[in-house]
Amino acid sequence: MNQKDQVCQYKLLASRDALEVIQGKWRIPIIIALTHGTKRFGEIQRDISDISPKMLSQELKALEMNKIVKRTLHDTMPVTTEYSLTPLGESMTNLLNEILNWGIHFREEVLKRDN
Amino acid sequence: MNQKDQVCQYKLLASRDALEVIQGKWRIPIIIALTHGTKRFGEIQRDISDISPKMLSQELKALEMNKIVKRTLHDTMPVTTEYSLTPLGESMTNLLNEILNWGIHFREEVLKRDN
DNA sequence: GTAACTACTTACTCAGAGGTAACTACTATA
DNA sequence: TATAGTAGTTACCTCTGAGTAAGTAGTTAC
Repeated sequence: MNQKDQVCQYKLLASRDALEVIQGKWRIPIIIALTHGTKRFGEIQRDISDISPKMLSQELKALEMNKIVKRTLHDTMPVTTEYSLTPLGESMTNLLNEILNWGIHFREEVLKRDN
Repeated sequence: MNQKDQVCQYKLLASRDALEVIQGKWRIPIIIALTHGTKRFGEIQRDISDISPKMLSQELKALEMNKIVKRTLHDTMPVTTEYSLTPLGESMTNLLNEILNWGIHFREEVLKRDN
């Protein structure tokens, strides 16, 4: 294996770690919603209008386990739950921006021409 | 809907376009493999050692349809097929780098501590 | 008292993502 | 003649990501 191949193998490994966290229809949208500040369950649900409570609950749990999202219970009446990004979650800002930039670029280059 | 919400909605829209192209276990690894230059079917298969020919063929077709990858047939003996990135595919460089950077960061922050 | 809001959970269902194995067709080499 | 390499295709199977619908439990407003 030459050096170029080794670099390629290393990149493939690192990308898999990131993909495991990113993968799925809802994780990135949830994280994007939370980059605009702390939000409650219902607020995220309203931002991402077509997510079901089941999926939102499930994906928030997964993100919490991966230490991307922090869940805070407030002992108010009625009990409210707040979700926010952890420092690790906030470290995704650059990644999210690149996804957005490329998404816009892709839409301009391909989608508008074809459809 | 206030301005902050509008920005959030716009971001959610753009991210969905990008996610549709990126989504799946194999697309990003395939694109990363091709950032190291034009490669043949078997070479990509060797780089991504656990991909089956079926998945590789299927995902390459999808990437070709989205104009990320270009397929070139060479009339040699035996016939060889070469895959390379289109300019649109190459425009993913920043995105790929951020995925890699964050993957490395994530591994350092979470995986090493837990496991 | 009943409807609505908070934040979920549970059960059921289905499509499709992905895996395995075998097969095609052609060429080159031993 | 047989084995290996080129680049895939096809059939079949399994598992899980995601959707729907309904239920839970507490509070508040009408």
